Formats: sequence, C-alpha cells, structure tokens
Amino acid sequence: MENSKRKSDRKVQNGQNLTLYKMPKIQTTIKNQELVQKKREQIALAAIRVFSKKGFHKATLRDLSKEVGISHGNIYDYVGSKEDIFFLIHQFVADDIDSKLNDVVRSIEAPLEKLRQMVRCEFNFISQWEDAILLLYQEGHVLGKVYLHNLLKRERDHVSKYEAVLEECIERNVLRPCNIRVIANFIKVMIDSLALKRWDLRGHGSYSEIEEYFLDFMFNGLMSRRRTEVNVAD
Amino acid sequence: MENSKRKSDRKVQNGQNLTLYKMPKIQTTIKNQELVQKKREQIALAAIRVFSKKGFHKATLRDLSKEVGISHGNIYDYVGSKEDIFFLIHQFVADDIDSKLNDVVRSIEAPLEKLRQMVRCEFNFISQWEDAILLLYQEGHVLGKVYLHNLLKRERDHVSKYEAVLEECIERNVLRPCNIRVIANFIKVMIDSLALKRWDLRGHGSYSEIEEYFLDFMFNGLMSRRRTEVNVAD
Amino acid sequence: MENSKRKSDRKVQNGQNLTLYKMPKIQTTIKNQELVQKKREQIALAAIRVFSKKGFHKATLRDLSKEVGISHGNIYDYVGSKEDIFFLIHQFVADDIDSKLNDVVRSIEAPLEKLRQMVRCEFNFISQWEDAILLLYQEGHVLGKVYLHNLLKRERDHVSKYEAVLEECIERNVLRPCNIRVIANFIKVMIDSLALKRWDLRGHGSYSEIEEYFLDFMFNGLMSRRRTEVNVAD
Amino acid sequence: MENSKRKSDRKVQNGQNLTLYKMPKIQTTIKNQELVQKKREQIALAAIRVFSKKGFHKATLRDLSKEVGISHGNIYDYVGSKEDIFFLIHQFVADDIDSKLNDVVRSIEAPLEKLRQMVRCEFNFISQWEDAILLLYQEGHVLGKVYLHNLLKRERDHVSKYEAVLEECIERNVLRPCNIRVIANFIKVMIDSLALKRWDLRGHGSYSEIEEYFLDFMFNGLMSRRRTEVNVAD
DNA sequence: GATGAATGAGCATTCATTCAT
DNA sequence: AATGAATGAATGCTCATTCAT
Repeated sequence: MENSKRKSDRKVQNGQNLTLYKMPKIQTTIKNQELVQKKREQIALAAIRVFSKKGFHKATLRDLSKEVGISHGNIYDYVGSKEDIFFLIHQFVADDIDSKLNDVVRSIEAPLEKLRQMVRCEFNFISQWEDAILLLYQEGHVLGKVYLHNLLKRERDHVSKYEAVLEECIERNVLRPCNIRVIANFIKVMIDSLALKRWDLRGHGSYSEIEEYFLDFMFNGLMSRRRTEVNVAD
Repeated sequence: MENSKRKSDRKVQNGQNLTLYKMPKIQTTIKNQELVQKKREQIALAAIRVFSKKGFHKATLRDLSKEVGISHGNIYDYVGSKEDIFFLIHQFVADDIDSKLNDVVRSIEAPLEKLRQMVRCEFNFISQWEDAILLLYQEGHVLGKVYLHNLLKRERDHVSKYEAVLEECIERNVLRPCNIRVIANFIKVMIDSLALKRWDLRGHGSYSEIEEYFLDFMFNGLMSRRRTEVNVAD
Repeated sequence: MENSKRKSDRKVQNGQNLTLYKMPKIQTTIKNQELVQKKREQIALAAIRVFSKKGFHKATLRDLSKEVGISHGNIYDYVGSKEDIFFLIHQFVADDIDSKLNDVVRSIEAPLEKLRQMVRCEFNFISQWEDAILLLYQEGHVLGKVYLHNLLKRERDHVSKYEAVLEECIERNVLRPCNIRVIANFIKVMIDSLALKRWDLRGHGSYSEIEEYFLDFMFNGLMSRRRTEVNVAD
Repeated sequence: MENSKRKSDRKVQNGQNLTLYKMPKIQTTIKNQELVQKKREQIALAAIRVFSKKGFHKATLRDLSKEVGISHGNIYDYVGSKEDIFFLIHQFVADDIDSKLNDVVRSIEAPLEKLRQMVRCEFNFISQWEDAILLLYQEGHVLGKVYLHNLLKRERDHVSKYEAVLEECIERNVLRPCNIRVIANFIKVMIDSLALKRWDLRGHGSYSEIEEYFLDFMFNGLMSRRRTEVNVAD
C-alpha cells in the first residue's frame, strides 16, 4: 500500500528502535554496561514496589536500597538522582508496552481486528503493571522538564498508534468517522482506568471480563439498537 | 416511587447535607465559625493554584501563605496540617459537584436525558476546576487513611449516581443491559479525561465539542451502523 | 591639593560607605533587619571560632549552631548556605579594618607618619583577629566566583591604600622611588605574617615588638648604614 | 669552624638525608620500592594539579585517579589515605627546596652573597612550584597532628637556614643586628608572597624583577638615604 | 486573631575507603 | 599489581510545625 508512509507508520516500523526517542541518558559510573542494564532493571522493579506503597516522596532511598538489596550508595552508581529512578520506571514500562503493541500492529492486517488486539494486548499489559501505570499517572509530575517532555512524547506516540488504526478503520469504512484524536484519548484513558479505578472495580469483574465490557462499549456504545435507529432521545 | 429507597437515593435526597459523610473535622483554634468558613475557602482556592503549579510536596507552606495573603502561622489556626489543606480542596470540589449533580438528578425525570444532563453538568464543572480535579487524581495518595477513605467513599457515591441512572435507563429499556458498575466507571474516567488528558487534547476541540464527541461515543460506540448489524468482525 | 582626586581617594573618602563594593546580598527570610544584623554578627563570630578550630570543611553546621546557641535551621533563616557564613566572616573583618584604616588615613596629614600609623593600626587589628585573618587566607578558596571576586576586590582596595600613601611619600621625596604595587604587597604580606607565621613567632616577640621590628625593617632594610654607603656586595 | 655544630648545621650537612626528619612512613602494599617511588611521584604531581584547581576537599579521588591515569583502587596501594597524598606533595616540594637551598648554602662562603643567592634560589623555586606552595599554605591544616607537626618542623628548619645566614652576616658586621627569628620570617613570607599574592602581582613585574625589588627592599628598606641620616619623621 | 522567629526531624547525595576478582 | 564495584558514614539543607509576642 503506497500511502502507508504516514508519519505514524514510520514509528511503527521502527518501533523497537527506541533511540528514536532520543532518550535522556541517565548517569552511571559503572563501566560494565550489562551490569548497568541488569541492576537498573532490579532498581526499577523494586522502585515500583516501594514508590507504589509509600509514594515517591515518602519513600526514601534507604527504603529503596533495602528493597533492591544493595547499598544506597551503590544505587547512585547507576543513576544520578532519585528522579532518575522514577524515569527508569517509565522507560521500563514504556519500552515494554511499545514493543508489545508494535508486535500486534505488525502482525495483524485487518484494521478492526488490529484495534481489538491492541486493546487486548494493553489490558493484558496493564493487568501486570497496574502499580507502575498508576504510579506514572499519579507522580509523573515529579519529573523535571526534560524527562517529563520525554514521557509526554512517548504517551503521545502511544496514543497515536490508536489514532493510526482508527484512521485505517475509518478509511475502510468499518468504523464511522469521528474526531480521531479525542476518541483515541478516550480509548486510552478507559484502558488506563483498569489501573486508575481498580480500587472501585476490584471484585466487579475479572480483567478479561472488563476487557470484554470495554470492547463492547467501545464498538457499540450504550444504546439499544432498535431505539437507536429511531430516536436517541427517550 | 416505592423502590426509591435505594442506598444511593438516600444520599441524593440529602445531597447538601454533607455531614452524612461523617466528615473528619479539621482542627481550628478560631471561635468565629463564619471566619473559619471564609478563610478556609481562601486557603483552598489558593492551595489549588499553588499545589497545581508546584505539586503538593514541592509547594511549601510559605508559598501557600504568600498566595493566600496571610502568615503561615495563621494558616495553622484554621487547619491542623498541610494534609488538611489538601483535604480542604477535596471537600470544596466534592461539595460543589455533589450539589450540582444532585440538582440535575432532582430536576430531570426522563432517565436518558438525566444521564445526558449529568454528563453535561460534569463536563461543565470540570472545565472550571480542571486543575483541582487533576490534583486530586494525582496527589490523592498524600492523604492519610481517614481522609483517603472519605475521598474514596465520596468518589464511590459520585459514580453510584451514574449507576443509579444507568439502572433506570436499563429498567426502562432505553439502554441495553450492561455491567453497570464497570460502565459507570468508564463514563466517569472519560469525563475526567478532560482533566487527565487536557495536555494532549488542548487545541483539538473545545470543551463543548469534546462533550458532544463523548455523548455520541457513549451512546453509539464506534461502529458503523450497517456493518454493525451484519458482522462485528471485518 | 587639587590633584587629590585620585581614584583611590574616592574610596578613602567614602570609606564607610560599603555599598560602593556592591556587596552580594546574602539571603534571609527574616524581616526584622536589626535582628538580621545582630544574629549575623553572632553567627560570624561563632564561625570564626568553629572554622578556625576544625577548618571550614570539617566544621559542621551542627557544630556551628551549637556554638552560636541557635538551631541550625534558624541559621539558614539568616544565610543561604554554609559558604555565605564564610563570606559573612569576610565582610565582618573587611568592614572593620576598612573603617579603621580610613580613620587613620583621614586623620593624619604627613605621609610618612600616615604610613607608620596605618601599619600600627593594622598590626593592632590583626592581633585581635588573627584567627579570622588566617582563616580568610587559608580557606578563601571555598568561596564561589562572586564572593571570591568581591574578596579579591576588597583586598585589592586594601593594598591600594598603601599604594596611595607610598605614592605620596615618594612624591614628597620622603621615600625613594620603588615599584609601588610590589612593595605594597610586600608590606601587606609582612603584616599578615603576624597571623600566617604566629605559630613560629609566638614567644619571639610581643605584637608591639614585632611591629617595631617591622617598621624598622620596612624603612631601613637590613643593611648596616656605613657599609651601605660604600658597597652593597660583601 | 669549631662552632659550626649548631643545630641547623647538622641538617644542612645531611640535607639530602631526609630520614633525619623521622618522616612518617606512608602505607603501601606494594613490594617493589622503585615502583612505589615512581608512582608516588606521579600521584603527587597530579595531586598538585587537581588540588590546586578544585581544592583539597572538593577534589575527589576519582578526579585524581583520572589525572594520574590509574584506578583509584590502585592509588590506595601506594598511600593509606587522601591525607597521605597531601603529605606526599609536601614531601616532594620540601625535599626539592631543601636540597636546592643546601646546595647554595654549601657552595657559597660570603654570607651576604649566600643570603642573596638563597633568595634567588627560592624565588626561582617558587616560580616553578607556586601552585604547590599556595596549596601547602592554604590547605596545610588538612593534615593530621603527626603530618602537620612534620610540616611545621620542616618549615622551621627552612626558616632557620635564613636565621643561620643572618647570624653570620651580623657576626661579620655586614648586616646590622636585628631580631633574627622575626626577620627571617619576614623574609620567608615575602618570598612566599610570590605565590600568595600572585593574583595581585601578575602583570606587575616578572619573577626576576620582583626578585630584584625584593632584594633591594630587604637590604635597603624604603627610606631615602639622605633623609634617613637626618630624621625619620617627615 | 495574627505574625514571624525558632525548632529539629528527616533525607538526598557524596565520596573516601575496601575488597573481590 | 590493577581494576572497579560496593559500602556506609557523614552532612548540608528543607520545611512542616510550634509558640512567644
């Protein structure tokens, strides 16, 4: 398809290649790059637990170092600041979902099915990382200018993946026209509601049930079909 | 209406009477209750500005007292702690939206229209208080156990207003059956997305346009009608 | 004397007016300016003691606050940083000697006597503030760019007072010509040697004796007169 | 000369033999003594650069190891502590000037000329090591008791070399009597002023010019000869 | 009631030093 | 001998909170 060179496609095709995001380099004094990779992952995972439990500000580096199992001094060999650690979490989560969504996007042709599988993929993702997702929503503002900009940019790219597939669906007439950007944001926030509202949803549906409710709601809305055809007002 | 004694109704009917929530009493050394009321409102409004700009933790009592225009010592005559001030914001916002939603609920009979007007009411509300809404989402976790419990309870009650009207709609067959609790949460989070996602939506639709997109999406979903009747898969 | 409007004179005549130095303003959160003045003096005096004893870096704010008798938090209401405290010492000492030297310069006409009295004045000053003088010499480099520049500028002005009087002496033919700047620095460093070398001089002359040795050495050098007239080499 | 067994003489005669100073032995885990010697010299020279630039406390072992070109772990194979490194600098500088001054003392008979050449020698020395000299003056206090004692002792011995030659001069009547200890300290501090005051002298005379000014000032003082004979007051 | 000076617990960060490899 | 990862004591600074005036 010759018109497939839309802007968003380029990102999709390079999905794995995260250097596209010109990610801010986090300081390290450690020379062994593999070790850096490995320890940073440990730090990020521990940080998700600790920050989720106590909040970014109330959690101390000592809490964190205890959770990671290394000294706090050593943590500073892998990151430059507490803020960096938060950004580490973001990178970790964003890289993961990026890669997973890109796999879906690449492997499925039919746009409606692609959309559906993207949603499934993301529900599945969130069910595993809800603490981290919630954390990023709630405490994202602790990030300084540069990191925040990067976070917002990646979130933008993330939503734009939905925009791209919505556009395809509409072009092919399988979905009716809409304000793509607004709808994509609606979709994203509803998916995220799994994390944002879990305290109110817990016990009212399994992840996969909620996923089905969502897909149904997204595609069909609330309206009874018959009445819809006749009159929206009651 | 004999079955109107549903749990949520009681609250609706007493909407204004917030003492039902057994609101934690905030400390004050001041006798004059009117003065307390007045100053607390000033403090809450200033706090929304200051906390929104710098974040709860980075904003200092000095920042706040400067914004309010009174000494920080004096602030402690009206509240017991910084946390109290955050809770003040919550009360202020929650009381306002409660009262407004209750007005809508009481004044409209037709359930579908009621739902529609509730959404309009809330969009309108959020457009005025988006800083505060965002703040409550992002920093709600700074609240201690008691306050947080109160906040979640009121949010629960808030969502339950949607649940009540959804139930009515379904009973009357104007909307098709669904998992009410889950759908109500979807609705709520999409409304809140106005605040949560404003950074990505700004410039892509006025508040009222987004409101219309939302109502349409909510009632009708994304699906083209024809194809919908035939086959959901593409 | 109409040509008395030399650059250095202007400073002499405004000696007391320290705003000429565009002194960097040190942060304070305290509104009562008199209190600021008073506490800063207490802090500076205590800091001289504490820094002299343990060195600037080894002395902690806790040590200092104990010596001042106020909490370390309170110290930070009067200064912005530990470095500021060092600068406070410099200001305190420099203001004092400035004012004293200016009094001498103003009150004495005969240039040779003026020079002599300046030296006496400064010896007397150093005998009282030798700890501080030594501190400023040894740890001046802890000051950042702005403060260090100010310190060096004031030291320059200080030395230039000697240059001015040397110039007068030479003009009036009471001293023989010399490289004024270099000689002024020699004079200054020898005076300061009272502080710099006290560990080696202690017990080998009272302050006033050393003062006399210095004046004699300064004016007459080491040479025996007779031989001088004949031949400098031996 | 039978009375040549003065205390200072013994040192002069053994000038090279520094073990006389009972130098504190610096720890090393390295067996090869030549290697120790060589690496310590590299470390000392790098340390002069690094400490001069950033100050002893602000300079880190990492900075230093980068400058030396070996790992900081390895530095600790040659010294026991950061303080040791400072002492290494002192040893390096003190050994050098000791040896050079001793050469002069030994090679010249005429006391006045000896004094003159000592001064020249030291000016020359300082012009090469001014960073180190300044460092030793400013940060000498970082040394602990034992090292500091050693430093002061060697400085004492250094000054005493001047005392010895002054004494000779006076005995031979080529200089007039004076308080030898005080005058020797004056001489030493003026020589050192080349380092201490270089920021103010730079651009106002070459090293050798300043050397001449100094010799002239030292021997002849400031006074015009004629007036001197008649009356010191103007 | 209001002010603002004072308190002190709390925390991120640094860096000399150690030691396994 | 050399490397560099790891340790943890130490400290400047912040800021919510108190309280004398």
